[in-house]
Amino acid sequence: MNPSPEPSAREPLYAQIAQRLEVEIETGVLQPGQRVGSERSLSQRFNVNRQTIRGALEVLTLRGMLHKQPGVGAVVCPPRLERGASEFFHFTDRTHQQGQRPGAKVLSIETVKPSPQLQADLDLATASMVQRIRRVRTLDQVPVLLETFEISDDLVPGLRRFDLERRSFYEVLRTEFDLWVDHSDQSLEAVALNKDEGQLLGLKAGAPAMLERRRSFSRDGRPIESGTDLYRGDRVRFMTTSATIALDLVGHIRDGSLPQPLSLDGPAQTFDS
Amino acid sequence: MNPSPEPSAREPLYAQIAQRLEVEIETGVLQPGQRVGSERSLSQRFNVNRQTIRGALEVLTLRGMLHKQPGVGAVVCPPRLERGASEFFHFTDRTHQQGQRPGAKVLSIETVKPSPQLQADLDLATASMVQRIRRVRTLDQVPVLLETFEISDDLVPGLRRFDLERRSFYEVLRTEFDLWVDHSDQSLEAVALNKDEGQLLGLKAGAPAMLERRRSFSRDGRPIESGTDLYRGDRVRFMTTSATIALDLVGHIRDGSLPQPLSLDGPAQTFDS
DNA sequence: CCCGTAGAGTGGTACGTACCACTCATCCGA
DNA sequence: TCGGATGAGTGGTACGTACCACTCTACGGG
Repeated sequence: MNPSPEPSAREPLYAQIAQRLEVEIETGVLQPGQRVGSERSLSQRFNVNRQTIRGALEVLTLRGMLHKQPGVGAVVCPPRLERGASEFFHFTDRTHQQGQRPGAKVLSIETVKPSPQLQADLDLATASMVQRIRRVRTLDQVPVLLETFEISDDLVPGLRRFDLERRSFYEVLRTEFDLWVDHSDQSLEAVALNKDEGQLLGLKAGAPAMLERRRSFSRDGRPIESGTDLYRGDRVRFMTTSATIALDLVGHIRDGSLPQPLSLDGPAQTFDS
Repeated sequence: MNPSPEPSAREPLYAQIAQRLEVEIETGVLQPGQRVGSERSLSQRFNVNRQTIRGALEVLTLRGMLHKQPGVGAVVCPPRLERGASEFFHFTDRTHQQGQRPGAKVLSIETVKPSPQLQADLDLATASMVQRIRRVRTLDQVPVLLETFEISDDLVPGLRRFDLERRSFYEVLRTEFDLWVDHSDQSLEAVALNKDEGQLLGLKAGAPAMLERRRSFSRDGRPIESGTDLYRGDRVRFMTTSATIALDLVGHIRDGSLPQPLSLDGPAQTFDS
């Protein structure tokens, strides 16, 4: 493989090879269970060094498309849920794929004094204020998600100017403020909606919902944004591959920025039958 | 660094170096934000090739402990939630860490004919039966989790013999049947408990719960086990780092192996205010 | 006919070299 | 004093070589 056979924007060799192999897998030229060929034979086929092939295969292995075994070879894996899922979930992108019309309604944009917890979470200077944005997201006019973002006022001066009903929040952060979200910590809980939340989501109080708490970080680990999202339980399912999920067990976990839930849970009965 | 300075069970050099650097980070010798040193200087310090250092740094980078930037160097990242979380969640392990006493009660072990869906999910031969195990997991006597496993009868002959009240299911699969779970696809939904489920979990009907559906696979991609777990919403929180989570939007998603939910959701109101 | 062994082939590790694009601090000239 | 050029230093890529442990197969002896 020549250094630059096509005018491809100077993609590294190993990435080009990984992409070609990926195409062969996606198109079915290479079937699940089938060997991709040994590293040595591939290095001859593509006329590159074996280490370069190893780089290409490593890419595909990390994406879960290949499975390597010493003494045997590299085998194509059957497709998994959400292959190559180091990307972020974006509501708008996802929903477009499924042919549903997404919408958003901004409920409020407030400048508020952060709680001590939030101050610590966002690593704020003592005097900093935060912007709190609340939105309702809809699909085909049906409300599905109640969002609350909190972000340091210093990071997003003049945030109110921008159209958060038509644009993705992360897209605005990237484009207008050069804030690139790299990764995030998240937690998921099942909760019951209170009356207000239910009204906003088109459900009765007490209906089950998924509560997501999130903190987003830039590449160098500085916190960018903190969020609390409520998803309708009857319209949303979270999917994940290869359990990177951990469990947290606590007494009472719902507090702070959202109103208290209805007390649907009875007294803590013991279980013995 | 000599090939084997200590009698360490012939761990690769790059892994040994990664571990030593990890210790320096964990103990605070290297602080978050601090540089670990250039690859070239580290290769002198440890007296190994630069590529070997790159291998060590790659390990730590993939674990989210380091952040590398061309032209700058490798910097120690602030600790994230669930660092190095390519491991699986195990109820027993997790709970031990938090000093709570886990318990389990087997409700039933049945040999049943699989539904067509399950037959496809587990890639079963046409005549195969499945074992269905239902357990309640408790913490300090409080029921927290209602589990349902389904696994091909062929894979686990004589499963009933083993003590599933005191042993982890996956541990039994490994030890007794040489079945090693490598990865799994999972989905999470918020649902309302019905009367039976509520009784088993010590809650009223209608209380929110987290429904996890799961399929576990061996390294070569063959399905091992299918599971449906119900977690008490008021006792459990799922945590994850770096969104590998995707969203699935559907009309009605609860079906099949578990009873129907209460009809808490009202008529599908449109949202316009 | 069966079983164990030899050998070819595989991925994993480790060494070495070379060059590139990029960052950043320093220095020099306007 | 300011601003742009420069160069040392960084990680990224790509080549090459060598050896190891492991797997699988094919052959040959019992």
